[in-house]
Amino acid sequence: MSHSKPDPARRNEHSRRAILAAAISLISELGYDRVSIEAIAKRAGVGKQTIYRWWPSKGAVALEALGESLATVTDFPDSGDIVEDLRTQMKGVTQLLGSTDVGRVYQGLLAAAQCDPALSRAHLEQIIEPATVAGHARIARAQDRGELRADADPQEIIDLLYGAIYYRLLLHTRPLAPEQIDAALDIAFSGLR
Amino acid sequence: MSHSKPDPARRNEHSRRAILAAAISLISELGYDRVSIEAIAKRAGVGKQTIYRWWPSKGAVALEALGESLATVTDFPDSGDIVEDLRTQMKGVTQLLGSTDVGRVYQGLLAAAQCDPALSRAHLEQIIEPATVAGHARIARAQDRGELRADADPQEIIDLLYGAIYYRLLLHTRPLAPEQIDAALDIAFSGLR
Amino acid sequence: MSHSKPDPARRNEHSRRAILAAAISLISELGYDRVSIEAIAKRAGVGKQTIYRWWPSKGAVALEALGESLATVTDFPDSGDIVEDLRTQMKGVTQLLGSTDVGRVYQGLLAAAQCDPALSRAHLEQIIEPATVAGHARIARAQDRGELRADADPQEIIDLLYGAIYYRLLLHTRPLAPEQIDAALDIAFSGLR
Amino acid sequence: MSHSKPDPARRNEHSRRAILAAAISLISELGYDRVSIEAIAKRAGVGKQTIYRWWPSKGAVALEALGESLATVTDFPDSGDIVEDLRTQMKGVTQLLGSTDVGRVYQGLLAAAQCDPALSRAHLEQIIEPATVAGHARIARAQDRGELRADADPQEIIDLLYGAIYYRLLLHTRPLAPEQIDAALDIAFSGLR
DNA sequence: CTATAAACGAGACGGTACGTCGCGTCTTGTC
DNA sequence: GACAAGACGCGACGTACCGTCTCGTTTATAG
Repeated sequence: MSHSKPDPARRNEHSRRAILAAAISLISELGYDRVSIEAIAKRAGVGKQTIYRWWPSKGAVALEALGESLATVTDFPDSGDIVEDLRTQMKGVTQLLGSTDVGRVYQGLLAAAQCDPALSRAHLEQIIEPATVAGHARIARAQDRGELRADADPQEIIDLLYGAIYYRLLLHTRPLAPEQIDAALDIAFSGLR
Repeated sequence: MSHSKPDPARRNEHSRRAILAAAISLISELGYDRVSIEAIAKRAGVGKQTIYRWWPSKGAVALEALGESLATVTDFPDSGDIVEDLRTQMKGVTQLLGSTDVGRVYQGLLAAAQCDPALSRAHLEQIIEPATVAGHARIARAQDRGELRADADPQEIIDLLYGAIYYRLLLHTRPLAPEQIDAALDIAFSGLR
Repeated sequence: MSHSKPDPARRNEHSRRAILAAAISLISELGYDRVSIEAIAKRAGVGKQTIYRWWPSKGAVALEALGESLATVTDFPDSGDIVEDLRTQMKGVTQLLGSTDVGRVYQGLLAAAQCDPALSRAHLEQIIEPATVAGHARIARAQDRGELRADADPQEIIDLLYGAIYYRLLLHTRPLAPEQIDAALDIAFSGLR
Repeated sequence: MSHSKPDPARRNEHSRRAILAAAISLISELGYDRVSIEAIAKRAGVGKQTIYRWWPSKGAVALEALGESLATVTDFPDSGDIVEDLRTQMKGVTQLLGSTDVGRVYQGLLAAAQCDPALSRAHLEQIIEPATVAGHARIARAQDRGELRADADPQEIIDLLYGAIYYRLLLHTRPLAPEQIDAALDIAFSGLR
């Protein structure tokens, strides 16, 4: 029987790492869509088939390559002061996405996801959902303690905060920097306490 | 001297319209990046060169094709009630971008702009700036009248509102519909009066 | 009524000369098939239509451009010594076709004529026939005088002599130079007296 | 290092044959320069790149496609009668080049070689040289035996005979048929014994 | 001595083919 | 059986020219 799924147990970890590293470095250097799968394979010293065997698309490689970097997004601290904690968290995200390496790759990934539902779903499940679930929990806790008005949907608050960041990341109206994001948070928080 | 600019006076208006119409219909049908410039030319009954002569990229065609549809975004009503007016305006934008035709084309355009600075700049100048300038003016007027707190930067308010819309448009966490956007506006406005 | 023939009386002689000169110089510089009609028009400072109005193809322009240069081919001298006269004539042809300008253009013209029956016919009528008719006459006269065997078809003799020249011109086995052609003539003539 | 040569061991023989067959049939049907590499690829059921990978030009494909057909040209018989043998050989060549398939392709090839030195060289090495070397040897042998005058350069004799054939093939003054070529041979031979 | 129609320069147009790039699949050894 | 290497069928790229078609602008007779 041909076309059966490959056996993950026999997978070459060295090749996997080389592919992810090549993807990150090439995209940082050239920009997401000037990088081809052929180029990633060549720089990684890998056959094309090895990429196609384990990932469905360039976007999926980028998503996995970003994985570890973006894991930080999920850490919502709890110091007792919800506003300060969200501010800290959002600043971290902003700093990360504003950096050349991660930011450029992530922009390209989001662009690719616009026309690739599978990639969009994977992105939501692996990046967005963990972060929003954690944020949602942190906010709900704050509402229970009476730090925030209880009649605001925590999900909406999270979306609003991330909206401010992604708007700057993807629209390029102004640079994506922690200082920039501060004013937006002020407004968003002004009516919530 | 070679490669001089073509003469716009000699331009064939019929071809121009056919190209923009073909671009819109093809992108709606197939999705932005399954549409090639060749396909647009073929459907428009036009030579490829006629597209390359007047536009630098597929994204530029899409931008011009969207032009008229998105002009509405600039209309900020002034009924005296700033919250109601912004709500009306944002609902209009949401409805427009949530529609199949315009929304799909616009998503693709924004995706393409991620890796095309010239296209990004054109998008900002032709779509974003006119709308934010108008919104900025409307909000500043409301602050003068005392409808809104005067210490909030109007630009930040605008960005926050649009951020909520673009977040849904590009992240696909939830459908982009007027009802959806309402809750976000509630929160954004809750502290501004 | 459209599409009527243009009026030769109103033709711009200056443009005609500029086109022929541009064709010759461009073909000499770049080689026949790296020259486009657009390039000829540009160098001649002429609209493309002016070329298409008066010539059916690039080959036809080349043929007319060669016209005067190749007129010499028709001059068969008559000194009384047929062998010496043919030798003189063939040397002249060889020298002409071996020169960079005329030779290169003529090679290209013959190449183009391989797939263009109209051009081939025009070439035969304007270049080949006048020359062979003159040669035929000169040989027939020699046969009448008893200089040459009378049982050889004059046309065949002419074709054989020109064959030796064209073989070198088009096959490039050896350079086309008067010295080269001499030995061939020796053999061709050896049995004719 | 990019652009390295492809590995001939990996070459797909089936595709190679399909390409050569498609080239021959298309050129016979439409004429050499109405056939594009795209059309050859399409008829052969092959990607364009597969042609460009193994041949530098359409002419090179035609040359290889002709290869086997023209191999016969190299067979110079040796019956003891040099004139009869050359006559036989030249008739064979004439018949071959006068046929629709081979003749049309070969005319186009020679035309293309006029402006393509690499193709011209390949043609000389693969077609002309083997044939003239063989003919040269056959004639030299005849001279040794005293069948032909020893003071005539065998190469010149060969060129003269082939000149008569190529003149008719490429100039189209008269059809290229065995009967036609006979008279030319008579003259060429008349003084050689 | 106009005026008017043709030829002209310029170049936009609908097309065809170019030669290249990258896709995702398939094949051929190697480890 | 996963792997490096890369040939393959395919589709699109952006460019060069094709031959046709307007555009004003000369220009050279015919009224």
